[in-house]
Amino acid sequence: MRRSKKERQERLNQTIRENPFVTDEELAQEFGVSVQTIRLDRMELSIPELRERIKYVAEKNMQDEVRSLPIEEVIGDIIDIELDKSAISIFDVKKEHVFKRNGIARGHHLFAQANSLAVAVINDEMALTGKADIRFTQPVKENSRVIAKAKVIRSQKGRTIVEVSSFVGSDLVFRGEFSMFRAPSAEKEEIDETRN
Amino acid sequence: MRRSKKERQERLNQTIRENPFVTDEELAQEFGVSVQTIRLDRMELSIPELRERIKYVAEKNMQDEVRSLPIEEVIGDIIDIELDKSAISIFDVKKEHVFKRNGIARGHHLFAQANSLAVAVINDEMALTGKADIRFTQPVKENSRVIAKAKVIRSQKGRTIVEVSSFVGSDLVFRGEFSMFRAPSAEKEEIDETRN
DNA sequence: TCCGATATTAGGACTAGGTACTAAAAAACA
DNA sequence: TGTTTTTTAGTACCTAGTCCTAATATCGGA
Repeated sequence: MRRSKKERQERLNQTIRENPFVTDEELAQEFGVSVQTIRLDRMELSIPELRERIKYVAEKNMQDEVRSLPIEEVIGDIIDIELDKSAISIFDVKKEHVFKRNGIARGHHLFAQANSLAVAVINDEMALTGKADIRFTQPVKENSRVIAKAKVIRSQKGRTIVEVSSFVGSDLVFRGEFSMFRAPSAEKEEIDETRN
Repeated sequence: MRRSKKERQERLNQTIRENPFVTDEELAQEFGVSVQTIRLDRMELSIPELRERIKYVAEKNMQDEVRSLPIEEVIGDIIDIELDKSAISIFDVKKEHVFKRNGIARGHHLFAQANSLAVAVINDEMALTGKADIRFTQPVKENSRVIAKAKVIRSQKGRTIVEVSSFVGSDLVFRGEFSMFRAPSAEKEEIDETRN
């Protein structure tokens, strides 16, 4: 026994967490014990076998991939929409949205939610943001749920003013007035069929 | 032969790309051929076996994890900075930044670059955006390189005005005036040691 | 120092999801 | 029809395990 079972198991746990791609064989060598001991340890700690671990990491990746695309398309989930009138979306602030130093949401995420909603509410093929006057009225912390409400203020020949107010609970955290225009429909590029 | 080897192999390729977690057994059933045929197909198409595929996806994930954080932290690459005076960053517009419909960059990416730069230029522990007045003066297309220039206009007791102008070539595409304040340093939360 | 408990190691049988190879059967074509 | 291509079948082997039994080691206390 090198330094008691307990210590080995703790280090084992950490080692695997750091590098999930390590085999029992390699672990046995690293800790100077037999493969069987490693297997017993894994059982006691309920750490799955290598292949399961790899699979888990891979699956997590796939989930992220499908998750990140729609998030890119529309930031936040639209829960209600009345075209050319109003729309509501929710956006959950996770750790990837905040400054690491203080846990406050980075401004551009709140902007993205609001801007995205302003685009979505417009009942037209294309909408582009022309101007925006925005205010971050209160810092938003990690794990908050931000509710953005967009309202179309007026609309006249290709220009639409949308006002978006975002709340956490009953606190106003963001307000913006977006001046959108229905895009000059810039020449659409051919879809490149040569790429994979 | 269901519809020639070629067609099966094409569909095989696509199926695996869509779901890398599929076994030869399952593929054989889906295409109504034997497992051996599937294996031959995989060889001819040099598609690795299930475990290799899963491993690849998992590894990609690990790479992304270390890569995605810094990218999240500063949008665009800062190429020059003089704290409390000015800063310049470049941001390449890729296909994930544009509207699929017309290839025009989504506003919030330009905003993110500018806002990010405004935060970076401030020589203080924390900076938060309070207000912003922004203008998208020209649509930016895929594959453009956007150069953002930030200039500190004035600074007085915890409030700093930063002006950011972004260009594609010599064309002004975005302009914003950001009113930043040095954060009220919202109470830092304990790091939750209970979670895994 | 011996006893019993705990910890470790060894070994065998079995598993999934393959590779690599040989050989035979089936289908396509000319 | 014969030849070529394609498909299938079967064997031995591999990795990285599981599950189980049995034999040793090692430790701590009476």
